Amino acid sequence: MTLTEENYLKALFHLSLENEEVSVLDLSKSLNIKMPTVNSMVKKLSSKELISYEKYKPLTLTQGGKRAAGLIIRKHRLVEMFLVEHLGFGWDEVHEIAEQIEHIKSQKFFDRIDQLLDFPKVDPHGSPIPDINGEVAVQNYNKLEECLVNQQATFMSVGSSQDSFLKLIDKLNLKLGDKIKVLEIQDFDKTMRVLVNNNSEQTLSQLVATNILVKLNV
Amino acid sequence: MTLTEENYLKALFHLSLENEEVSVLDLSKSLNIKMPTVNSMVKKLSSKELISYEKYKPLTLTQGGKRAAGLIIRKHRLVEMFLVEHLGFGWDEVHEIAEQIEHIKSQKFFDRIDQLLDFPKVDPHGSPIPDINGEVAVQNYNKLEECLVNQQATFMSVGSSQDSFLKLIDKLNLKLGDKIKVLEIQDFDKTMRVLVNNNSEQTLSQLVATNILVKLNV
DNA sequence: AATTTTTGTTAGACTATTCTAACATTATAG
DNA sequence: CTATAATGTTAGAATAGTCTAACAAAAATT
Repeated sequence: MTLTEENYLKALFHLSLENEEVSVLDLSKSLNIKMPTVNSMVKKLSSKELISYEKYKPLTLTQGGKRAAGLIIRKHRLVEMFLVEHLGFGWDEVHEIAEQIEHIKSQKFFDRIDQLLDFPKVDPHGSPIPDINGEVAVQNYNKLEECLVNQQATFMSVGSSQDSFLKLIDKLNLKLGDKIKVLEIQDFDKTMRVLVNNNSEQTLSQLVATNILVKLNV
Repeated sequence: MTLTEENYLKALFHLSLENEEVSVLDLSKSLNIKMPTVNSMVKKLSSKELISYEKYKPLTLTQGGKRAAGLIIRKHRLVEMFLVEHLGFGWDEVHEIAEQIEHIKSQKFFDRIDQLLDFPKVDPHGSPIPDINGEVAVQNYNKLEECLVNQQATFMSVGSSQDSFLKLIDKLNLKLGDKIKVLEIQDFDKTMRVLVNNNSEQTLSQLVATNILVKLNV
């Protein structure tokens, strides 16, 4: 499988998680590649039985396509973890590098990285690392946005890996595992005031709260 | 610079170290790419001022080409070192993986690897790691082949990174840094009997002895 | 020096991935 | 339920890197 094909599968995989149906246009936007190009690549991947494709119908991954995509994402997230844990990178810096290293052809290389990291289950952004068969554990976290006043929760994962978002979270001094208590929600714009680890108060816009994924503390 | 261009520069760099003059055919053989393809790529790299090219003349790297090649080799050797030191790979397994990772676009990634390794000067095969400007330190080691009986020497580097050669060296229980004393040389085929670290005797063919690079102990 | 061999070059074609332009279908909105 | 907008498809061209076939120059051999 080529690097390009891998990127198409990965993108479709991510889009399929986020949306009910994925169109050629969605894939085109996500990859930043024009529709006709995507169209022909989708046909090619369809002929390889990695994507199910019918004209004018939404795109889906086949069983094999899902597995292949899962395995690439596994590599990506293992590498991200390695970059943070062993090379001292910030969680906002690792995506681009992992994007390249994920395509290295060497099962053993990734196995050794996995071992070195002691078989981590999540990456630095709290996203699950697919297993050796490309299976991704389902995470059912809540968006902090949906919490009510007085709700207590634990910061488990981020909903966006955008550089600017991650940098903001850093600046707010928020880290995965932190305890968050909702103090107040503005009626007007849903801005939240929260208490972090029972000691620092922060104000979060709705957009930020949407991308903070938490486990509710009952 | 593309991955392909980088591979051409690297190959020319290595060939230039081994031979007085490097022809298009040499480069073609070394890359396993047909002559016409090499010819056109050489022209392209010449237009980028990385290779000096005149029709029917031997190929040379420009100053810039040498630097670029040196930097790629630096990345390659740092990665090899990392794979051996931190991921437990054997020295016969690392070339292929390093061949891929050397093309990763991230100065910082390699800087961090360098730091993690505590700024090594040689790779697992004893080859020098070029500095941050792509400069390669000249090693003037001798071939064990050229040593006379009773000569004592230290195993510093290998002249070949071929898998089968490295595996053989492993099997002979030879490691970089070992003390070697020449006990006997067969007149007929130049086969050598040597004493390693004053304790184990080994018999080495001329071809093997040629690829064992040593520092003479006076 | 003439011929043959080796090496180098040119021309033209192929594949993968991308694009733009034109056209087709489906969805949306009066 | 048509008209328009949005989405999808086809056709054809561009680029990078590769190839084969044919020709050209240089080197080696007789």
